[in-house]
Amino acid sequence: MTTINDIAKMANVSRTTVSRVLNNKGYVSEDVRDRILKLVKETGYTPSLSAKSLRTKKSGVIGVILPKISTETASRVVSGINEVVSKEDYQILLTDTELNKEKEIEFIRLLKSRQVDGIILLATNINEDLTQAIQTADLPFISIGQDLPGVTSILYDDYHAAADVTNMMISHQHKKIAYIGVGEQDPSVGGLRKEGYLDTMAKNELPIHNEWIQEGDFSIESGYECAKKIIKNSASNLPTAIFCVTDRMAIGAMEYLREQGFSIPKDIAIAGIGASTLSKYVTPALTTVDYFNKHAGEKAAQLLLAQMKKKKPKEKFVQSYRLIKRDSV
Amino acid sequence: MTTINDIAKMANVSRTTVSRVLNNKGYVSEDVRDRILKLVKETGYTPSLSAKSLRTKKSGVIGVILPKISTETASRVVSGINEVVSKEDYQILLTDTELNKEKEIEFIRLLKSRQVDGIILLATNINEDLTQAIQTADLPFISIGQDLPGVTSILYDDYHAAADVTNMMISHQHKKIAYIGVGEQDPSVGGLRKEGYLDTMAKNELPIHNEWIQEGDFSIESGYECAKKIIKNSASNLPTAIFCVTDRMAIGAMEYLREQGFSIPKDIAIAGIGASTLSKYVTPALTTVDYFNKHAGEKAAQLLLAQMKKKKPKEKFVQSYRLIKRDSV
DNA sequence: TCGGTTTATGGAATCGATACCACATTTATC
DNA sequence: GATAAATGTGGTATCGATTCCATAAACCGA
Repeated sequence: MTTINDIAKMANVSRTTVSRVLNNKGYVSEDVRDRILKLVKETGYTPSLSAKSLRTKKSGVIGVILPKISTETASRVVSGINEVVSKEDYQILLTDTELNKEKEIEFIRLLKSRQVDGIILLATNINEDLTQAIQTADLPFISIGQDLPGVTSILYDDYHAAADVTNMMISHQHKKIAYIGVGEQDPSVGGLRKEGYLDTMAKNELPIHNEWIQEGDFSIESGYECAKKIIKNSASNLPTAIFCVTDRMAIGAMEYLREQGFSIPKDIAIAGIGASTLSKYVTPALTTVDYFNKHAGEKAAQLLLAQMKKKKPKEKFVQSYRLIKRDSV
Repeated sequence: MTTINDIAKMANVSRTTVSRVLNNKGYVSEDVRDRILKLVKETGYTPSLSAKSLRTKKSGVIGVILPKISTETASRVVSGINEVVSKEDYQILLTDTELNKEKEIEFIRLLKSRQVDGIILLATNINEDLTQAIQTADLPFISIGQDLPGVTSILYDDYHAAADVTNMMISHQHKKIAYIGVGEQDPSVGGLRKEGYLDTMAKNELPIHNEWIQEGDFSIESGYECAKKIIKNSASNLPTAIFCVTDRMAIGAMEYLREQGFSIPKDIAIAGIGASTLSKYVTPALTTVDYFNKHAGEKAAQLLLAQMKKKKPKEKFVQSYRLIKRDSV
């Protein structure tokens, strides 16, 4: 492996000079510069970024913590982040918590010890330990999707999105609307979306039966199971619509309903949230909400970059969303 | 930021001893060990991995080069890689070439200078510069999806998969089979799959018309456009089936055909490759080929890890696949 | 021609860890 | 009880870059 010293020796200069050439900094004569550049090319020398990072306390890497690596949401967000940071020659170090809370905290420490210059977290929950860990890490930090106290956060407007979907169902004459959600440890997806639904139902004085409320785990299969429970448990009082907090669970629910011979949306309407590719191509096309995940990633990256350059006050940004009306309602 | 020196001072020992505790290496007395561990916990000290990596020449990071970050294939592969490497406490450094050939090479150099311990490349093309760059990087290296000379590669059996799909169509009495492919700069997807199709047609003495062969760019939209061209240009001689080399293009083609009032598979049958989630939930469900991408990622990671521990001869592994017969043929 | 910039280069310290060697003390072995 | 082996700890060099300071030649206006 060639190092800066090798180059220096070969060029008959000090390594300081080589460093100056490499970083375009300070005075270097034309002929020395050319000589060095030529050697760099010939030897294929690339500076050791560990050494550089050790000295400069900057790594050029930003850490991204994902709840699950292979989801459409995650990959869209990452794509947005990447688009922004790669322009400034930053790399992304990816970690995957597999929905494990402790790992979130573990990774924050890990990323810190890897000298990342900043962290973006796709959060799935809020807890004291987590905010504590973020505080002690003392790094530029952005959270996407959850409103973490003391942390600049990019938020989806879960409450209003859910309310809008519910309202839209109501405007289609639905009065008996069921709900497939997720656990409330996830304050955004599990909490706010449910509130949006419940409040809207209440405002419209529509009764809700316990059997209509089911809780899944984000997966298509769990959507299927929840729909089954809803149908089985409320035989005498079937809902005419089901609001699912994610597209995938909505797809699962549709699958079950179709198997059972229900026609969508005639017998039962369905809507989801997420605007997955899937939602567009199922039949009937799924009514859903576009959260502009990629844009959230871009925004997060921009904020992070800004925060890295200059300490900024913590802020909250609520993203807009778009209701996509299709055929399932 | 606390360093190993701070801990050493506080514990009244040398930093050598602290290092020994941290790495569980060499002799340390119980009481010193406890004292140090306690301090580590109290201060929240995490060792600088840049320093460590500078000294040890190992970074605990493996680089992954993707053609496009937000695709189902990529995220499945990454998920597989992650599953394996995270068990051994490696992290993934992700890079995204955005289908840009030069970036592939640039990233190899970049990852090298970041001291990654190995690289996994989801290759989309083969060229001299690329194999050259891999050679000079001189790092443990695995390619997925393309047979790179001199590089351990995990390959999908594109030729036989395509032949199988074509044969299956033929066994359903199709004689006029069209083809939607991609450019042959991608030897696997563009080259081998096409060969599989062409050879199978030839073996069965089935004629192919030029208008039946179209080339897209992996996107759903391009599938749509290709289908349009096929239908428009061969009005007098419509195919009864279209084989698409990717699911997404198949979905696009289906969309166009549906718009035009064709019934699938009665009027025209369709099949893809990739076993995307999408393929399962479109109507009619798409016949496709499962390439076990996640498994490919796992395998790649295992091979890479093995290669990192011990120099291994370069090998080629051809993965198996599974034809998934659904309703679109 | 003289003092002051500007240009050009090198030397030494430093970042935070690990590795190797040296040395002292205990413990085991015959 | 002498010698060998195991245990415990510290000192110093080192990894490959950057940074700061020193030095010197070239240039320049008065």
